[in-house]
This record gives sequence, structure tokens and C-alpha cells, in this order.
Amino acid sequence: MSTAASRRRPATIHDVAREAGVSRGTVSRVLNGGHYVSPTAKAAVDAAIRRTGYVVNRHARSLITGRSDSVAFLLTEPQERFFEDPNFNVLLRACTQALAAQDIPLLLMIAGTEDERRRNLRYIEAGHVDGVLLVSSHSGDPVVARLHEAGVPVVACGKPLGQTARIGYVAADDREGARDMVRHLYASGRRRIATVTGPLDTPGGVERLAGYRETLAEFGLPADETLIATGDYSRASGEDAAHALLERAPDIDAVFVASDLMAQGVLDALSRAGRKVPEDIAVGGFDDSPAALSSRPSLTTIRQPWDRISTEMVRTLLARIAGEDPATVILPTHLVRRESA
Amino acid sequence: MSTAASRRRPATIHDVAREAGVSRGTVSRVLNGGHYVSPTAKAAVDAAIRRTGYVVNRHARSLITGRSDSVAFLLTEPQERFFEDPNFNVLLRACTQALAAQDIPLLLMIAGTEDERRRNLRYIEAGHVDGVLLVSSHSGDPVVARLHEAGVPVVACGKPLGQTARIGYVAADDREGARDMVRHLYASGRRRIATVTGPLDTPGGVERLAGYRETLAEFGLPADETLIATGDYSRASGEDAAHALLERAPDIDAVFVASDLMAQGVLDALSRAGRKVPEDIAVGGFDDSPAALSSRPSLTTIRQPWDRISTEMVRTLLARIAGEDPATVILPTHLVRRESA
DNA sequence: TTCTCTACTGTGAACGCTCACAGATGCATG
DNA sequence: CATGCATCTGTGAGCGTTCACAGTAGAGAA
Repeated sequence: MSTAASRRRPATIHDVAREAGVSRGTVSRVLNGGHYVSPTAKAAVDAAIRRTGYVVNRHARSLITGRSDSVAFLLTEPQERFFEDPNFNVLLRACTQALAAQDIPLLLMIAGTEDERRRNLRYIEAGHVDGVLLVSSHSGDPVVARLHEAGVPVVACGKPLGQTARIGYVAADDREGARDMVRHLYASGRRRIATVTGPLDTPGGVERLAGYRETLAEFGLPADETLIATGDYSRASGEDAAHALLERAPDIDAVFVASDLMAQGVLDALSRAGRKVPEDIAVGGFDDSPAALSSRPSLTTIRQPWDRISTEMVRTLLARIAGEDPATVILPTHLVRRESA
Repeated sequence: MSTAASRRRPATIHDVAREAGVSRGTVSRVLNGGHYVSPTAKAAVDAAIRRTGYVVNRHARSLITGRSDSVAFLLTEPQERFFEDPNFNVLLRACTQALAAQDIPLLLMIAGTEDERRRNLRYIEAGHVDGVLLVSSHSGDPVVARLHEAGVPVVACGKPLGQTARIGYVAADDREGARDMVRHLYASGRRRIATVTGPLDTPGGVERLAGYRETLAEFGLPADETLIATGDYSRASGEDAAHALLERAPDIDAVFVASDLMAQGVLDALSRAGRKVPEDIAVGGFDDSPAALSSRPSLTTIRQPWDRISTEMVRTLLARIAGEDPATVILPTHLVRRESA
């Protein structure tokens, strides 16, 4: 019986109306907040919905409202960079769940190739989603401009670089996080503090370097460019950067590395060069990824509040869709002390 | 001008028809394969579509066809287990892209809590998606039965355990992979080969253990239950299991570990116990995750063809949606030789 | 009583598309 | 010349919802 019922053509708003002894309009009103509906009518409709197992047909609703009641999670990052980042998982999961709580499905879109980018933009610009959660940190991304131009509500994860367009975003306070780490290194007596930066076309790369510079200046340490090496967030690039630093400035006693993955590479290089961590050289990472815990020694690092970033992104996007102006949300980071510094 | 155009109410099939000087029906036919359309009419419609920037309204289409032209990726795994698994990223990404190639959006659904499960099932059973890519390896999952009962096309990742319902799935050949590894250990002269299994309510856990047992029997090695320890795929559980094994059977010269993450824990425990890898004890992992490459020594492991698994899942699901019977696809694994064995 | 206002309810008309059907044309066949 | 068939085209209906509007009933004010 129940199987037969569930197999049968699903109940429509008509069925519910008939079952409850009211009109379609009343059922619709109950469905959309229940204003201007008498308590008796509402009760009858609720009961009828339960009896018939009615679920609203979102296509029919969308057709007339123009809304899709869905949101895209768009990743325009080169895949290798972000998809392997464990933080990405947290971000994606938390966004999905925050949206699910409002009954809004998340459409996952990946724009790796040029073809995929065209497809996804086409889909979004056609109005098939109400808004976009954008993960795209490299600068000059044409997608940001296109979305803005199309008037689609967008909230980015991290500050969209090189965009004149005013677009809302949610980010961790990278600069302050970097300052925290450098202050920590200074407080433990280090005075020749080097850094391995991320790519300088990403907000994280730029901001963390800025925080490093500012803190050095704050403590009156000389701004020595030989202490700065650039990486690309990969483990291998961290290793290379550490080699370069050791050659250029053998007397360093600390390294602030802009990501845990690169910090792992730095640890490899230092151990190969016979430098002890943290005795000879202290190492500070960024991200608090699983790698930070599994490396030997474990990494002192900066934790980004990914769960809060996610919920804020969703909250901000929903507000934007509801008509509010784009907002910027900056969230504080936390220093996590472990063995490496 | 172009901004004004893109801001204007989007073109409908009527606009295209008028622009091309044909009827709605003809435009619709062009949109759906172009059968029974003259070359001239088709050319006119194509041109009109380009000029008007027309994109089909999927809601209107779905309303009448009953299809949604979208697919759900449903994760009913306890989050910590699967969402941290780097293979999961590959799976999700490859599925998304394989679907995108057919212009089918992927809806990400996470059923962690009971509430989320109800929500997602409600959504799926209401017919809002055409099919489901299911990731749920623990046995007795009521979701599998519910979906099957509702008649929704489903393809699972890995064999759904404890399900009488005939449901299609795609999986790596876990058993044969385990056999490959044990054979490899045997071939390198090991004779006291222990194993750390995954959870035995997962297909991977069960199958890999079976492969281990079979291969031991094949070589005439005694089936010694003290050589078997159970883990839960976490690094810590690998460490615990290794301690237990060393205590129960100190003379082991090899361990086949059912996941790389656990194998990392095993390496930790062995190094702490003063056993050298691979000299004293060889260690074989499973998954070929990034951890396999970053551990010291690097892990000899079994690679699962996640990219192929993804594309096969999508292919199979699409076929299922098109009316074909559920299919089972088993894909071969590969031994990756590194330092640990 | 009569009027006005508020709370509530029902009814057609859309939304943009596909589908079934009817009609038209051209060509080969009887 | 009539018939059949395949190819092509246009038209009306309807998918399930929301929205605007018209209408009713009851309470309170004049």
C-alpha cells in the first residue's frame, strides 16, 4: 500500500486543496508563511499535506517566481591547488550544511578548463541559481567580473584580488594571523626571521607577507629582502624556498611559512641540511591542516576559522539575495602552539 | 548596450521563434536533437538563438518533462571518516566534471544528522533529482533501502553491504588489490605477514581482509588470528593496532594495512618500538593517498582508480536513468612500489 | 442601520516549455 | 491519377505553482 502510494504520481497542490476542503490559493498561502490564513484552514491544510505526503514541485514554483531556490558553489581555482587542500573540504561541507538548514540545495561547479568555465557561466547567467559562493583566489579572474556584470549575487571566499568591482567576501584575517605568528617567533627570542610566502597573486600570499613585513618593522628589525622566498603552496616549493633561504642567509633562526604544506617541505629541507627544529631554527606554518599535526616535529601554526567562514558566506549570500548590499566579513585567526616554534 | 541586454528579461522560446520566423514547436525540436527539422529552419533557429542569447529555462522544461536533469551526490558517511579522505575529493571532482560534460548539475547532499537525512530523502523522493550517486559504505544504512523503494535510480560507490536490494554499484577490486599486496610481501621473502583491517562493516574492510586470508592460504601459510588487528581507518587506530600486533606476535616481518592513513600510524608505532622499515618489518598500505608519498619511508601501496570509478559511476547512473538495469562494475587496482616494502 | 476596515478565501491568468496531433508538402508506388 | 509514406511545420493544451484581484464575512464606528 505505502509502496504503491509512493510510486503513484505525486500529490499536487490540487490534491491537498481537495483533501483539506479549501482552495489552491489557501494551500499556497500556508506553504508560503501562512499569512492571511485562518487557524482552522491552516490546520486542515497541514493535516492534508501529511496525509497526501505532498511535497512542493520546485520547478513549477520557480517557473513563476523566477527564483530557483538553489545556490552554486563555484570553484575556479586550478584544481591541484585548492582541491587537495583539506580546508576546502571543511568549507564545502559547512556551506552545504548551512544551506541545507534553509532547504537550499548546493550545486557544485568546477571551472577548471575554459570549456567548463563557459558552461558554468552560461548556467549561472541564465538565472538557474539565485547566487554564487565563489572560491577563486587568483587575481584577474574574468569570472568575477562576468558574474558582477550579470548582476548575480556573489560572495567570495577570500578577498577577490585586482577587482575594482565591489563584491562581498568573507575572509580570515590573514594579515593579523601572520603578525601573530611573527610576534610569537620574536617573543621566543628569534631575531633573524625569514618567510616563505604563498603565490603573490593570491590574497593569502599578499596579506601574510604584509603582516610579516609590518611586524618586523614594528620590532625595528631590518627589512631584508634576502629573507623572503616565494612558494606556490606546494610542499616541493617549500623545500626549494628553504634551500634558497639557507644559501642566501645561513644565519636565520626562524621561518614563517605561509602554509602548512610548504612548511612540511621546509622541515624536510632543514632536516636534510642538518638544522634542528626548533633548536636551531623555529618554523611557523599557516592553516592548521592535518599535515601540521602529522609532521615531525608537529607544526606551530595559524588556524583559520573555516567553519565560521562557511556559515558567514552563506548568511551573507542569502542576505545579498534578499536585496542587501554586499558586505565584507573578516574573521580572526588563532595561534596554535606545537613543537616547531 | 550589452549590459542592458543581459539585464533585460531573458529571451524565451517565443522570442527565438519570432526572430527565426518559425514556430515554437520548431525551435523546441531544434533544442531537443533537431530531428524532423529542415536544414534551413535549423540554421535560422541556431542563428536566432545566438542573436538573442537564448538559454533554455530548465524549470519550465522540467515542469512538463518530469525530469530534473540534475543528479544528487549523497554522502551518508559519518563525516569524519570520508570527508577527510583525500580520495573523496577526487571522486567528487571527477563526478562533477563527468556530469558537467553532459550539462547535468550535481547537487551535493550531506546526510550527517538524522534531520539532514530526512531532508535529503524528502527532496530526492519528491523527484527533484533524476538519480543519486551514493557514497555510503557502512552496512544497514536505511537510506539505501528507502531510495530503492522509492524507485529512484541509484549507483553506489563500493558494494552496499547487507543490502538484499539489487542496486548497481562501482567499486575497485579490493580483494584482488589485497591479494596483490600480500603476494608482493611474500615475494620479497616475508613469511609472518600480519594485517590491520578497516572497519568490518565496510566493504573495503571486509574484502581486503578476505583477499589477505585467501592469499595466505594460497601460499600455505597458517591462518593465525593473532596476526589480524582491526582499525577504523584512522591514523591513531593504526598505531594502536600495530602495538597490539607487536605484543601478540613479536616475530612478524610484514604488515598489510588496509589504508594509508592507518599505515602511517603503523609506521609511527614501529619506529617507536625500534623496528626498522622495511629492513625488520615491511609495511604495505592501501589507497595511494598523499600520505603514502609524504610518510618516511614512503609507502608501498595499492592505488584505486578513483578517476575511472567516478566516470563509471556517472556513466552507469545515466544508463540507469535511461532505463537500463542496474549494473555492477569492478575496476582493477595497481600496486605502487615505494620504500616501505 | 449603514458604512468601513480587516481578515480571510476562491478564481483566473500567467510562467516557459514539451508533447500530441493535425495538416501540408514532396516523392515514389500502385 | 490516386494512394501511401516519410518529412516537416504550426497549434492548442497542459505541467504545478504563485500572484493579482475580486469577493465575502464579521467587527466596530458613526
